[in-house]
Amino acid sequence: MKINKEDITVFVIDDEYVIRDSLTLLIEGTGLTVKSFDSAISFLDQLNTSIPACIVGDIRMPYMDGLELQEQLVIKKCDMPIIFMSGHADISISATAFRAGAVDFIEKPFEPKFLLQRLNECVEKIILDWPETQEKNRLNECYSHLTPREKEVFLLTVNNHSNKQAAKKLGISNRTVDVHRAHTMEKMQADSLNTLIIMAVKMGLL
Amino acid sequence: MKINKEDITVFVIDDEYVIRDSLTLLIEGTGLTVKSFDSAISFLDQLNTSIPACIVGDIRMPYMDGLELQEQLVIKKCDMPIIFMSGHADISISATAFRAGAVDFIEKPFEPKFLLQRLNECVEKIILDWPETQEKNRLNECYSHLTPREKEVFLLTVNNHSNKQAAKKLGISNRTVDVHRAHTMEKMQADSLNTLIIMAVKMGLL
DNA sequence: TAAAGTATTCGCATAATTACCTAGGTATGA
DNA sequence: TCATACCTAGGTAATTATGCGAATACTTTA
Repeated sequence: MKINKEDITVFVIDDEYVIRDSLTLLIEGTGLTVKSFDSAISFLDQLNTSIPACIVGDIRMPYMDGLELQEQLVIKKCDMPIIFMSGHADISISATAFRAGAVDFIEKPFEPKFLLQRLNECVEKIILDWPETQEKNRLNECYSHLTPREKEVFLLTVNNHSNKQAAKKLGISNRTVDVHRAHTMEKMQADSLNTLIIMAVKMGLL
Repeated sequence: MKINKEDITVFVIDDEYVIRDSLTLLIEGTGLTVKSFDSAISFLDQLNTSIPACIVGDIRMPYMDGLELQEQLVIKKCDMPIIFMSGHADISISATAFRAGAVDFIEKPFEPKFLLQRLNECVEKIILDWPETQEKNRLNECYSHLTPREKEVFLLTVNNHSNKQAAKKLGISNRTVDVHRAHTMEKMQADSLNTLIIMAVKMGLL
């Protein structure tokens, strides 16, 4: 499922309303959707991790700074790319941000064009990665609907156990394992064992 | 195949011999092996991409600077991690380096302890990733020994074709596909179809 | 040039796996 | 208590995989 620039939301987070407003105008001018927040906390409150989006935020903010925001996103398993801005440039801080996964770091003040160019690179990457991201989301959604026993069977299956071996390991009949696996494949919408294994790999289970 | 700190080489690249020598002493003191170079060019000349190593280098050097070195490594498909140092700190340059894949960026002058700590993080990651890196190398080696037909069968197999389907697609009997696949599995040292698929994923074929 | 080796191709028979139909026992919650 | 979901299992038919044997063509080497 491909997406376009128009489908991407840019979350602008800055405690200064002047910056928020001008950034919003600037970015909206390129066709992107913008939602702005005056703090990382209010942003996190409404966070929906399942839409294609990225963040443009100040690294230095009251209550919760950019690095703390990053930590929260990691905790929420949200890999939304972040572009940081900072008026108090410091290599040490920028290095920390990058090591924590920031995709870019821009010094204030900056040329509008400069930000737009960086933002565009980021957006292009989101568009490119989105199909895979979606697939992962779908797989995890399917996986969450498996019963505990089905998950056990699933893991044994993709870890190279024939149903007979799995049955022995679980102490149940091989027929029962078949049933669980059949259910698993149905729920995961896998048309074959191979597909199931590939799914497991994509979900990081292998 | 696990490795230890002692198995890792740190390539120190700096045009100032004072820095090279003091860094060498400093880093060797932690048990790591150090090889130093006065330019990126002399480093690239002797580069062996198949050993566990990382680079500690100045970003600003005559002839070839750190960013160009990074480009060269990408061209050589060498993913050796780089820690940059710079005495002329500039967020813009550090951001460029990070976006190009640098793992760290340190401002000169720095506390020896500071560098060692960052270097250690880097080394720990290398140790952690090494088994997987080795496995990838092994798989690619095995894969290169497959005959053209075997590669075809391999790709069809891991892409969810039963041997019957693959046979139809290739216009040959299903028995022949079986033979090719058996050979493939032997050459790849895969004990099952599952393993073969996992290998394909690891090699980035899926 | 002849021999050796490798790659590619199959058939047949057997073993293993999977699909499908059916169905009972056990929790958990409305 | 009834409904729902989960775990369990046997038997048979169909599909698939595997082991053994062997022919043809092309490349390399002695």
